[in-house]
Amino acid sequence: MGAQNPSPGSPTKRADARRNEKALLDAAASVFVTHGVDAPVRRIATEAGVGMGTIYRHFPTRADLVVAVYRHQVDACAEAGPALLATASSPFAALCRWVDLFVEFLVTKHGLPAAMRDDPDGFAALHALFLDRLVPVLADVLAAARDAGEVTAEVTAHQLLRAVGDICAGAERVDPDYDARLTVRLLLDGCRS
Amino acid sequence: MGAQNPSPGSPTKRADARRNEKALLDAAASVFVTHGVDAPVRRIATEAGVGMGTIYRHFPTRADLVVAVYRHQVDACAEAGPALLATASSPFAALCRWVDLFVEFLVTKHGLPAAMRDDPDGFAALHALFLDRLVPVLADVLAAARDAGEVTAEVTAHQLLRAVGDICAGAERVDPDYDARLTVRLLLDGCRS
DNA sequence: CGAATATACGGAGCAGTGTTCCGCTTTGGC
DNA sequence: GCCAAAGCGGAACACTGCTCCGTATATTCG
Repeated sequence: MGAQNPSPGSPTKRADARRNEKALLDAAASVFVTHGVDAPVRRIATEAGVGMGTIYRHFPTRADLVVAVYRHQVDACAEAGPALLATASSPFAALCRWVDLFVEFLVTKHGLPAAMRDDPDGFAALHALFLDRLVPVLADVLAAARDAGEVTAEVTAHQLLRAVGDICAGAERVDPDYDARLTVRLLLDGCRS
Repeated sequence: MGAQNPSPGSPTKRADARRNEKALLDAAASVFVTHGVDAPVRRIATEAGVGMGTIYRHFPTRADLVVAVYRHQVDACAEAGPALLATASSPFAALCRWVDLFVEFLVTKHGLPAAMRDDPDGFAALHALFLDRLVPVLADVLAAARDAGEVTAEVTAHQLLRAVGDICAGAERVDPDYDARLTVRLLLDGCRS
């Protein structure tokens, strides 16, 4: 969204505003880990030592806060794509490893996939981030695997990414008899045949 | 009026209690269709013309109401299994068709898969219903396909059922670029190889 | 340095949930 | 018709997300 540039029209932010924004990001990251991304807004505000008004002024929607907290992790995931393609034993192996990476990211964010699934409008910013950063990377890996003849199914990167996201959304419940990674693996296998 | 029908489970309920229970079931079925299974409890109570106390007395948890409303549909899905095995061109074809049936059931229940996914404890009764009625059926179909050499992947009926459920849970959001049935199809394809 | 002003803060308050509790009503055996 | 028990209704409570506005403070300017 809006990168803050000290341009003539937009004066610099007040020091306390900057400080509070940082405190909110730290508090949110901490609370997200301990209580999931669905944690009450009040709790995050309290943790950061600010009032309700402050949190909503800095992050009008919960998704804005979530995006701010996780953006760099999404970037890291996106940037790993080309490296995997270069080092893996085959494009399909790279595809599997990259998807693994994505799964790892998702399942460690308690409630994030479910939240995105349940409130797509509210999390439009996060969806956009995923679409902008991850879909192109996955599309490249997928295309490489297809060129190598390892993938024949007619499936788009978008479709695949969302399928994996949905599977992970359901995998947050602990259940010794269910393994989301196996499901994902079967799905990938289904793409070759 | 002496004991009407001392059927097991309902010793002798008062007439108004029986009437209200039926009204609640009808109202819930109607509201679930129009507003999803997450519809406010108040709305269902109002629709049925009863008070808050009444709904909670008859159905202590929302899941109890959901189970009561959908039980016969789950039964129908379960009973379709053997018939499909007998008529389909191959066990794998029967597997695909049965899963299709299950998908059809899920996606027409706005919010049901997601609700089950998000509140597993509250919906324990529904999970139990699924496990009791559907897993054995799917296990039979799966075993038949395996015996025919059409399925080689080591996947349990439970795992497969839940995977499909999770995929459908994410498919409720309308999105022209995403097709849950294709994802399910790829997953099934991944089970042969 | 001190005042003026825009900026930002805090939290009370509103609205919408689920859930409980208890006084009142209705039912059905006598 | 009487009356205990079964059942009912909805007010009330707890907990959410989110908004609004009086107050406090950082920054600027004389």
